Amino acid sequence: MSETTQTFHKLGRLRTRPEFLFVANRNGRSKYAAHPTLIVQMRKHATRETGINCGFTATKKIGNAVVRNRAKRRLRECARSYLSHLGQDGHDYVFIARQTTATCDWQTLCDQTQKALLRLK
RNA sequence: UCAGAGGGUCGGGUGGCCGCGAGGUGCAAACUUCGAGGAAAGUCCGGGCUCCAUUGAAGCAGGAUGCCGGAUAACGUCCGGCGAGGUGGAUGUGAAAAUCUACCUUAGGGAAAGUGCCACAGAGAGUAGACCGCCUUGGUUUCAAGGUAAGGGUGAAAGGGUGUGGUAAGAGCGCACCGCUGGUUUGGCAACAAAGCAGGCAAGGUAAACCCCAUCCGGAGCAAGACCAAAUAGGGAUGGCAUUUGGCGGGCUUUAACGUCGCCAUCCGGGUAGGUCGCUAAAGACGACGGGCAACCGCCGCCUUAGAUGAAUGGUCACCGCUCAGUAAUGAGUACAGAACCCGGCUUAUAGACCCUCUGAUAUA
RNA sequence: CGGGGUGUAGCUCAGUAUGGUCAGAGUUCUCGCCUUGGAAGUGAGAUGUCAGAGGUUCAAACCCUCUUGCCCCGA
Repeated sequence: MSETTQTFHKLGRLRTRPEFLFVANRNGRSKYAAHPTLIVQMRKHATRETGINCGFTATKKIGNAVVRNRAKRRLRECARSYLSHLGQDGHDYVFIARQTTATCDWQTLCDQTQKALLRLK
């Protein structure tokens, strides 16, 4: 545990629209894994070699502001739990919420996050 | 006790583990305090605040409001009253009308300032009108001329209503009551109400049709705006002189004042990415007392209560509440919904719980 | 956050300036005729809570108010 905390003091965040589009670009070297409760996109960062950045997205289609906020919070909690030891160094991740993200069982959301991260590794 | 209507209040709690944002202390590690709503929503109104150089005066255009009085910073909001309409009850009656009372609703100025519209049907739809009917005269079989708005029929609406006199038949043609209009008196701050007088039936509906009248409104909005500042383009800022004429500068016009377009001197910055401020203590919340029918106001005490910017305020587990189902064990559900400059309202969404008032049913006394 | 537009047959749209006869056109669909059969043509028919609710009016797709869906624009 101490090694992981040494390597990743804090997860960086994707903030601007170009960063999200860079990770989502299918023509480049991005990968993605889709599950019923969430979608994870990953791409190696252009210049930086170490550190992990992540971003969270919830579209208007999945519900009103309360549902979208809840979905993003749950995704953020999943990322905090698993990304530090399952994520690859020097890559960026984007978590996309689906309609079941806010309402589904917490354990299934954790399982599917783990599966998605392992598949992308 | 149950059901319904109206109004008001609240709208889960405790703990463990792991986290987030802001403030404070600290060199740091860390510790500590605080951290969504009644609608934060829709953006439908009204303000504060900021900029538009100045936002002065008059008018036009445009928009909004619209019974009266009050509250308020202001409002299209709120409170009280008036008129109108509806429902229930009582009096009243053969039945009604009418009167009184309780509750609810109400965008409710002006239709004798003017214009427009009133389809279809109907004889006639707004300076009335003769289809049937009724009456008179002529002819006397059909019918023709005239009078007539009582009756029929059409229509959402047929040009006061009921009764009586009158008449060839009728008609406000006369009269009584009701309605209407005008002015008077009384009550009321007023809207308006009541009383009695006069007129003599003219004046249909529609202004959420144009319009008229009264009152109010400059525009844009925190992505306003101010400051620090990579890049890029071009000059920019300050001071002095001149400011006669002219041009430009509010949605438009006129007018008043002003700014700028000119010359000279001095100085060096400029402001996009990014960052900082604006940014939360305010028409503030709570409680007592006093004034007021009330909205609300005054005074005193006490408290400080989010401030993010791809956007914190959480995730998860356990227990307890509450509701429903079930004898029980137990199971299911626990709403609507997330601040983005800040206030006052309106509208819309909302599981469930509690309180007050009224109505009905049942039970008991 | 602020500003604007729009919703009518399964689809694409008229009709709303001035409320009434009027809810209509093209396309689609159904059934005939034509053809050996199909397409095209031709004749007849079907299809609507005028986005929802309330109000004004004798009368509302149209006027007024509120709600809702979709689309566009500004930095």
